[in-house]
Amino acid sequence: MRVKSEQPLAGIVPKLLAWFDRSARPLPWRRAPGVKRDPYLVWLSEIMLQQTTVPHAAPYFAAFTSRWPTVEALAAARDEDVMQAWAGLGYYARARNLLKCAREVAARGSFPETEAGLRTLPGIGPYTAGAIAALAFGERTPAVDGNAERVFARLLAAKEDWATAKKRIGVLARELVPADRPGAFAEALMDLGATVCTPRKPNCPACPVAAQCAALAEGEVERYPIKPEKTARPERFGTVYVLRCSGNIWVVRRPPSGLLGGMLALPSTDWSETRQDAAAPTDAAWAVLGQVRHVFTHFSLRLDVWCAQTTDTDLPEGFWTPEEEIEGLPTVFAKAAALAGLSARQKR
DNA sequence: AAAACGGGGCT
DNA sequence: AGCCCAGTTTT
Repeated sequence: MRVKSEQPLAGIVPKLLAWFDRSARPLPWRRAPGVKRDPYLVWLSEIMLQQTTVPHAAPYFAAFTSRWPTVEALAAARDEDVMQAWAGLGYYARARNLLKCAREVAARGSFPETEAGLRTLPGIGPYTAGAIAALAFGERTPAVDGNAERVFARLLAAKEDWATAKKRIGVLARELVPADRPGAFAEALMDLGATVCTPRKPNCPACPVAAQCAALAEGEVERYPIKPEKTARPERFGTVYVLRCSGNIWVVRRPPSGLLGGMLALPSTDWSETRQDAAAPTDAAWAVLGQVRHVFTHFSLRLDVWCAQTTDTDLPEGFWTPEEEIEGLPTVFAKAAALAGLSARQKR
């Protein structure tokens, strides 16, 4: 009779944990081993770290926890204050879902304590649900982020198409989670991917599981993971307007969904794939200040920046804001503001 | 299954 | 200037 099928990579778990105990990064949202983690801080950090590097997220984490120390405090915040505090961090749907989620949790009284329960909340997908369940509640769940996927793709020398490989990695990761230290296992994989098993120039001599790595045995570590080719990024064009009136700037609030949804912005034309003649939004002596470029996920943008003084405006939407209080613009508009000599403040 | 959705780092 | 990276939601 067959005793429990032996997982060929089972041996890596104690090695990863021992390495993690020596080499864990001292991140602001972490605690000493064994200290209970606040689910609110785990959740907040994990949302901020989606598609975002640790150095970029860290100052935002400090600002948010200082201003809103509990999920109840965040739930009570005004939308525009949260969007402003998130400005510059990107993927603004995260901030909109952050607020929705905080309000749901505050209404329930606490965070759900299981992966399945967490998964029902806005902004919490498969990775984040596993991470919070493991880190905050000690549930035996995996947290397979891009780092963990890369580590496993290399350990396995996974040659299937990437969608298939990710499924296999997810199943394997779930089997490997140690019942006594699920959170440490999750963070060990993240840290290994971030500091040793890096996308390029991995430091294999420092890797605690190099002996188990099929990619290293092939001498082809950087070949993995094998991902589909990305599609070309089109270029788009538009014009953005810096309208000033005795020390004030005209700003608008973007529609609540879509690109940069809910964010403060400078008025601009649509961003189209062909250059068009700009139609100034109001009668004034417009001067062309220059151009700014910005790269989004799925297109590159070239914006002409126009500037004018006015005494009055008949723009349909928006409001005047004192120049020195302009804060919380997404980066593309902060670039335009900087070109106009405004110090649109942001974190960092 | 594919597209939408920002921003920054490295070379 | 052009390469790279990374989760969730919507279509």
